[in-house]
Amino acid sequence: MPELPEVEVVRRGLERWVTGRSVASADVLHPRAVRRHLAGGEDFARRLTGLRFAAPLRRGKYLWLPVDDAPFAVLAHLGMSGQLLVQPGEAPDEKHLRVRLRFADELGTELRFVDQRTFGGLSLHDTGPDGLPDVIAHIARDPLDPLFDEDAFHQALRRRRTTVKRALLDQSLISGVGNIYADEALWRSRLHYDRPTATLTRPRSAELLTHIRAVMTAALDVGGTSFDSLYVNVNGESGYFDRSLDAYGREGEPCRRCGTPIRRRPWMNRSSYFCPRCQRPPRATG
DNA sequence: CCTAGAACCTGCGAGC
DNA sequence: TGCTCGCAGGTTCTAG
Repeated sequence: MPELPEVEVVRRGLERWVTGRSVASADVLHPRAVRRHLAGGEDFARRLTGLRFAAPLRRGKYLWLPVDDAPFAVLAHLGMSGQLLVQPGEAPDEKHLRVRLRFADELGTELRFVDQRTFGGLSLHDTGPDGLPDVIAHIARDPLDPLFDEDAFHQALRRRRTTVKRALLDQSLISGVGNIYADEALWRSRLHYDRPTATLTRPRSAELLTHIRAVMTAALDVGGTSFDSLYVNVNGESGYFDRSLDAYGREGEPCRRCGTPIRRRPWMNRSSYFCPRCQRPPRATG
């Protein structure tokens, strides 16, 4: 389940293994993987051929490969199960291989987009003056972006008539946070997921943001140790998930602060994990 | 404009 | 053994 830290690990891998390489050919093996490329898979493959990639960039869960000296970029989103792999050309195709890019050099490796559930995909888009692909102009800066506007974030929370976890997952307010890191940050902040955002004081929202950054940085430190290899890989199964989660996936296990069993609640067609003692639900208001 | 909820997709494991 | 069903959840679209 790639969220910001996992996508950043992939970006670093691409930076090392793909920057500066030119595309010799592109194969689209599943049309759904390029559905955001509205002109279709054939157009995608034809336009990519011959392009040379600059260093990859990321905002939230999106990453993109800008094209050298041209105002467009190959945009990637991993969805739920997407992977970008740099593989030897002779490696057997993965079961869920969706797109293959071969390069015009002698390194012998190719870039593969593999995605079991095809929520993710690749597409080619124009980039604006800021270098951002046009279709993600609505995605907010993420909490690790030096230009993230903390004051604007707080004001937006105060203005919204919604609850705090909904707000954290709203990529137009803050990007890169998914279900896992939302639950982790709320646990660290002792906030219940149904707390109305309008009730958050400035110190509380600042504390929440600090915890979001801390949990993401911790995950990045773990996941980031594996990027220095031939294979650019992401699958959400980094060591961080085995050892370090405090709330997510821990139903029935003791809260690491107070020992109360962690609870799971159905929430928005998914789950929220929380400590019923540390994270008290808000009082119902009329 | 704002917010809530459904749809998209496939593999896996539990239960019968 | 083999079937059904719930679950995983980021993004986009639609309804209200």
